[in-house]
Amino acid sequence: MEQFNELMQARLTKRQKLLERGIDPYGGRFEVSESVAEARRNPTAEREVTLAGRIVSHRDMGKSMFADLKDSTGKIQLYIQKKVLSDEQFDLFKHFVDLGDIVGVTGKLFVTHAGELTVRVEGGTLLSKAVRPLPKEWYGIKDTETRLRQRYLDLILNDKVRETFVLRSRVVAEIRKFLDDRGFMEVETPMMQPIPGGAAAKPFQTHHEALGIDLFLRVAPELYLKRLLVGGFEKVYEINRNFRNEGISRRHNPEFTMLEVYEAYGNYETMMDLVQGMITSVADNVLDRLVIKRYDGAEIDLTPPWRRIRYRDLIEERVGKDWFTISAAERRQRAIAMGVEFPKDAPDYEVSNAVYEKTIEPTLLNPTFVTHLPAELVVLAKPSKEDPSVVDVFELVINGQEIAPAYSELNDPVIQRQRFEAQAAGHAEKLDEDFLLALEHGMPPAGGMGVGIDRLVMMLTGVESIRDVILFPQLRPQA
RNA sequence: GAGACGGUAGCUCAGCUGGUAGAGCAACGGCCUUUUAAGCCGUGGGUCCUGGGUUCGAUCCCCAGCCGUCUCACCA
Repeated sequence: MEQFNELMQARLTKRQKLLERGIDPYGGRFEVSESVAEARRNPTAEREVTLAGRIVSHRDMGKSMFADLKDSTGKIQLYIQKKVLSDEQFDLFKHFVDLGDIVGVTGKLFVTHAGELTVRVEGGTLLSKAVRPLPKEWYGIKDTETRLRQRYLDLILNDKVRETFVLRSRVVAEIRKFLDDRGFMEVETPMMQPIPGGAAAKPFQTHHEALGIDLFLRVAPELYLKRLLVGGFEKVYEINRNFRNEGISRRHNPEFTMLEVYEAYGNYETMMDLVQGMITSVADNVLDRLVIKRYDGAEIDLTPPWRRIRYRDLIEERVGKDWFTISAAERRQRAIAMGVEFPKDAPDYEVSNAVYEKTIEPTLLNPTFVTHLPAELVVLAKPSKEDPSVVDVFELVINGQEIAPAYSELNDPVIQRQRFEAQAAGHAEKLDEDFLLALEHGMPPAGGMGVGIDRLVMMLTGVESIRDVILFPQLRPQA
């Protein structure tokens, strides 16, 4: 049971009194002449403007008062004078408009002695009476839980947060534009899949009543996008959510946004050019710069060309030229000595990979294409012609995180079936026969790539947590 | 899943060795017509996360739980 506290009661009383006076405290259509930002861009003295927004602070001086009005584009000061307004209107502002209320005002622009562009209010309307108090803007809200559970308050009070999400939207728009300009077509493929494929992550399960079947929220769109390559769409992409039923951390949210791109007749190298062009162009157009300052002061330089290095070479460079010539037992010992942990029964390639993931990847701040990973690590990629123990792939690492993996996609249906069978380890029901059927009809050789949009935005905005770039990150429901 | 830390007014926080709570801002009532983190005077506002325990007495100590933050684990 919600206790109506005193603060709320005072506001509810005001709401009631307004209704009794025949004033609707919740307004209706209100036509503004411009946004706050537009008003600021044309600060001609005595120009009349009509603006709408939320009152985020106010300073009552008796027969006059100042208030700050905030809309989606910015903030502007209002000057409300008794001598300018009718008694009724002045009374409305003085006694009925509170912090957090949404109002519409008309008045003329002027600049105060303190140099602040201000609207001398000549008339106003209450458009929404907030019956809960808004924290005073200066103090804001800091409690992470409140910020996330009541993101709207976070957005009202914390400009940085608002800017991050505006920027995210522009990043996604730029990515679409970049791909559309190059002849890629955006498509949508199933979120609910009978067999979750394209990644080895744990899926969420659901049930379709009418069909009487279990379905899984997708962990990746890959296998459906490849069906489209079979179908003759040669350049396709999808920007949409993936769902993985795994831990939540600074870098993981159960649902996250992924861009997947496929280009027929391309390979992992054409994907390198594409992603390098795409990310630098996005940074250039959205941020207007290629060097990004991170939350901890570290810098990320996106200036191309980006470093390309083979997985083996990178490991040798970092942990010793002899890493791959010593015995597997010695590798284990050295890895343990470095403080790297892995399961006791981990195969040799996983020991090296643990060393890569724990000690090398986090140090790669500037963009690095790590290429030619061991075939065991990647089941959907083509083996390399000169060395079949590795695959034609890259992992693009920026900001110490994997931002984009890309492959020369495996299109031999016989090898693909073998890899799936090895992976399914006897669980025939996990084999996506429908996908294999499509591959058997012939898929063109292709380059394919996934780009983690959340992590890309984290990198571009220099924030520390994935929750800073997802509007409503997953939280435990409130008790 | 494990560990560390935390949960006190609408917001931001303080609260000693155990004696049933404080500040600033916000709110309410005053004064003040170019202020801007406005100021001054006054008033009201608390399930100190929840439940047990110890104690004459618990916001404080102990136990359990809930929730959160961080780290680790999991994570193509």
